[in-house]
Amino acid sequence: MSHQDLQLMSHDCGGCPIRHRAVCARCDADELSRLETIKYYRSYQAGQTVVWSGDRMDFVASVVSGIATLTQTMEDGRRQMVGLLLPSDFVGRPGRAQAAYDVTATTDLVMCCFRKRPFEELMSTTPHVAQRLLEMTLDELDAAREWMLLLGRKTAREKIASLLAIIARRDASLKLRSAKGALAFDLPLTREEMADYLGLTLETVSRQVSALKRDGLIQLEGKRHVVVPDFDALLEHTGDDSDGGFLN
Amino acid sequence: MSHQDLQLMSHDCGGCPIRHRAVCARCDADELSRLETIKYYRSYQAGQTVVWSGDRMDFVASVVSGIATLTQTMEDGRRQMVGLLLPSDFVGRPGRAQAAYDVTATTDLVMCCFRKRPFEELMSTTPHVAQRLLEMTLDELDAAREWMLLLGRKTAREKIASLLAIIARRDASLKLRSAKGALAFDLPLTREEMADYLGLTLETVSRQVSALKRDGLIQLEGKRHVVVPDFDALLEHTGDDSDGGFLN
DNA sequence: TGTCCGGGTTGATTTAGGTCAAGGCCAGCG
DNA sequence: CGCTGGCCTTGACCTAAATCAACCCGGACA
Repeated sequence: MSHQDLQLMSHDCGGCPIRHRAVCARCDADELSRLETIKYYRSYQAGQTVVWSGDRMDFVASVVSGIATLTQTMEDGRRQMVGLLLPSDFVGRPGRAQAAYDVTATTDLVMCCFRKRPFEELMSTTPHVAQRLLEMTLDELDAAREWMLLLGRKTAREKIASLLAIIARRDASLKLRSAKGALAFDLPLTREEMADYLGLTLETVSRQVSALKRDGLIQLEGKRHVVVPDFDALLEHTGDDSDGGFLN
Repeated sequence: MSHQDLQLMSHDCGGCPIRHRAVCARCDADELSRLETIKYYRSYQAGQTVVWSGDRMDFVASVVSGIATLTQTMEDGRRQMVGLLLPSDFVGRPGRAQAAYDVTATTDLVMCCFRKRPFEELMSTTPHVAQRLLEMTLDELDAAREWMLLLGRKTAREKIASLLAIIARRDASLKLRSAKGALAFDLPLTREEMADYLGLTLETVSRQVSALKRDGLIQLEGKRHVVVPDFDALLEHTGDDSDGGFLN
């Protein structure tokens, strides 16, 4: 099932995004009514923690609006972000009782939650739900592996350029696909969160953002709003094979 | 389904590991015969490439014996390993025509392959195959995220200690669970491959291995055989929360 | 039996990014 | 208003790991 199909589904049916965007491929009436009975919404304010690593987590969920992060922390406080959840992304692992990561709302956040036990039952009786979830998990795994290349081998500058490209891309795919050329978006992360994403310190992030600005690859309006005059030029500084980036 | 169940299955039925270890939860006769018709074995010599990133890949497979790696390479030659495949691990993505990574045999390797198209059909008709695959993919995702913490935030010494612990653990779980205490295994990777795993240079790997040896945390017999006199002591140098490590 | 070659070690030096420290900017609030 | 506290920037300095280079070791092979 393609992304376009999902978009269509969510348009045709409206309502809960997990049902249409994240999990349900075919709008089966019986299944929908079953989903309905186990679902509920939860809201969090920017900065609030959804669950701490190790806490009991008796639901799975999809992000409706806002942004959440998954982070791992070492005893001495070193932190690494390991997941960035945008609207329509899925959190939670069927078959695991405890959260493996800290889940934090970095902006105001609304999630559509499903009680875990019944969700697992639904999964085992409706094959395409498991299949859709598999597909999403494989996508996440690919993203994680891309991220590993970034963490292990890219320079600070390449890391920043890559992050900006990733955000620009995801942002653009949420809006209408904008006319090629100038591209603008708000950074959903603080410098410190960017650092945790990239395996850098916040000072290095700040310096490299300034450097990209000095070199004309980006413009800043305030500290958060970024304008990318030439997306391809930015991509050339990510270290990635250039495939235009909007494909795939 | 637990790992123990899988071990039992593979013992009860013998034969193809994907059928018993990797995918099949219940030994359904019909399903087995269907699997039989689409499966074949392939062998590779140490150093051979199984597929190049971007190549057409019309099968999925599980490792029967030997070790394979997934790596990503940048145009200028920087390399990052993003997957390490030991016996019973699964390769290949249902629903993707091209390989996303280079797959390389680092030792002599035997894989049990399934033609992709019929495998996908099997998946869509037998729900527990998709479910088992989902479970495996989620495990891989967890491993990838652990790996991200390592790449982004650990020191060279912690990286080496972590890698040794990972290999020791996986090695021990393949053999009988050895009596606690001294633990010994062969490194399946060259220094360079270790470097690609850890996001370091091979010189740094060599130096840190020497340092761990100097500090008595490991002993070396030749360049490849490692003896760990006190596993817990090693774990304390990984930077990870200590939970003994054999749990989970 | 020499020599070649791939893997591994170790040393000297350089450098990218971390650390520490001082300020700047601005929104919220007494 | 002026103060406070987050967030961000910039500078000076330091250090972990990269780079460059020499060499070692053991197995294959002529």
